[in-house]
Amino acid sequence: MTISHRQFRRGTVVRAEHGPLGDIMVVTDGWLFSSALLEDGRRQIMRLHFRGDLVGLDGLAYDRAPDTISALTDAQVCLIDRVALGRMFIDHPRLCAFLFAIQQIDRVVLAERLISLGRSSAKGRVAALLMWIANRMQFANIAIDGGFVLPVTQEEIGDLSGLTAVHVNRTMRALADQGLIARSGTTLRILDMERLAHLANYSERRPVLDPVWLPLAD
Amino acid sequence: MTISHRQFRRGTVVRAEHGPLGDIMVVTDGWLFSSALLEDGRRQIMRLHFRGDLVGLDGLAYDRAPDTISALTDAQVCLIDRVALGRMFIDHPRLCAFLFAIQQIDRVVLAERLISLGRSSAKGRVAALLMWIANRMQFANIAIDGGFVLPVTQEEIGDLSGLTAVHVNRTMRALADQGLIARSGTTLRILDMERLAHLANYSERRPVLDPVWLPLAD
DNA sequence: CGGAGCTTTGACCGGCGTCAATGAGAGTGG
DNA sequence: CCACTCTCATTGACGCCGGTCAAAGCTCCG
Repeated sequence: MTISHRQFRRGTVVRAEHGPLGDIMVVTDGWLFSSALLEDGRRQIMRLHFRGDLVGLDGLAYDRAPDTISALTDAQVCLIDRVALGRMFIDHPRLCAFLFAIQQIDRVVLAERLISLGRSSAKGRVAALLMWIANRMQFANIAIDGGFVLPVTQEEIGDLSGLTAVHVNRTMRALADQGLIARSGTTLRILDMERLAHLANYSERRPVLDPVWLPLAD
Repeated sequence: MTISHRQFRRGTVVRAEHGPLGDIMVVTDGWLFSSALLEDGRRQIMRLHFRGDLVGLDGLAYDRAPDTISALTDAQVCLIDRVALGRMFIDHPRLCAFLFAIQQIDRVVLAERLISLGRSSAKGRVAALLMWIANRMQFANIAIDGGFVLPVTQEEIGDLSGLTAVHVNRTMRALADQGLIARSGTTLRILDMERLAHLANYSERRPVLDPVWLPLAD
């Protein structure tokens, strides 16, 4: 399998909704996101894709892209050959089972976001979003305690959380006034993770990626 | 693989959040749903599980149940042995790839619901929900044109769409007043599928479950 | 006949959207 | 070094959609 990379500039469309599928990719640097446009021009961002995330798998079940994938920051991806992936299903069942389990985690994360959009106030939604991002950064071994750069505009936070940019601004100001977060420029610092998690209705999940249910192969 | 079935009465909990995982199942009759409770007592229903749906797969990646699964109607499921599923990954890679593709569809459906909760008005949310259910029933070869029984209370519609039961009532009344649907008892009839789809921001997706990307095995 | 569960309706209110204006940087060219 | 512009953040005024509270109907069932 030859490995090829591609670069995308911030704001670039990687794959457009209803268009051709494009490749399956792994994010090797930067952030991508999947979004959909409504006909009145509003946008909803469904997922953020961080370094290491597998992107574009929905191409395995559709013939047109079900959503738009764009680069949130300058980003680099590594292309994955579809047929090579297919071969993996045959040659490496354990790896395939591992992928399958990862899909479940992805789905649970989506479900959590659904809960947040369906049942939380603006504060709760933004808090949940920040917790989600903070967790992913910690997972990527990026220290958070001293603050971190949020490469996301307030408009994008709105599109992620189902709010307007204006109200995101007011909400983040409220969170800061309450001493939960501190902002300076694009740097954000979480001051009270516990209360923020509570606001977000956040509950710790423990993924277990060891497929004990899979018989030893070979 | 021995096949065992279980019955659940309407309202029964099949598997409780944070509790043990329980089995992987296929719904053979009735409807199930996955939901989460917030600490203020509100509830969000993430998914409906119809006949033929594979349920409980998240057990492959967690050691505690990430959400609650309950019976929406009296229901019957067929239990699937975890290890037998594991063996399938090794013995039947094409079937495994098929499952993988189905997971993608599931995720796209979740993403559509996320869009709806994030960016639609009450009318749009309820319309999207009705479109979703109607489609699943058509997919199961149940005729819809003459109306069909909706085994869902308005409170449950609220928990599905992120609204209160009271507002669901007003919203459905409005949809009926506009001539989009007709209701009598638990029977619902879609009078103007086109306008309803438009309200719901519904767009037809064409799943392609033929894994052409998978090399021929064996 | 009585109760339980669900639906329906009204009155009122608050959170969030909308519209509009201003401020604050960052980059660019003169 | 200074206009100029473009993007993004911020703030205020105001209105509406959907939540809240409360009270009645309706249907089914024992």
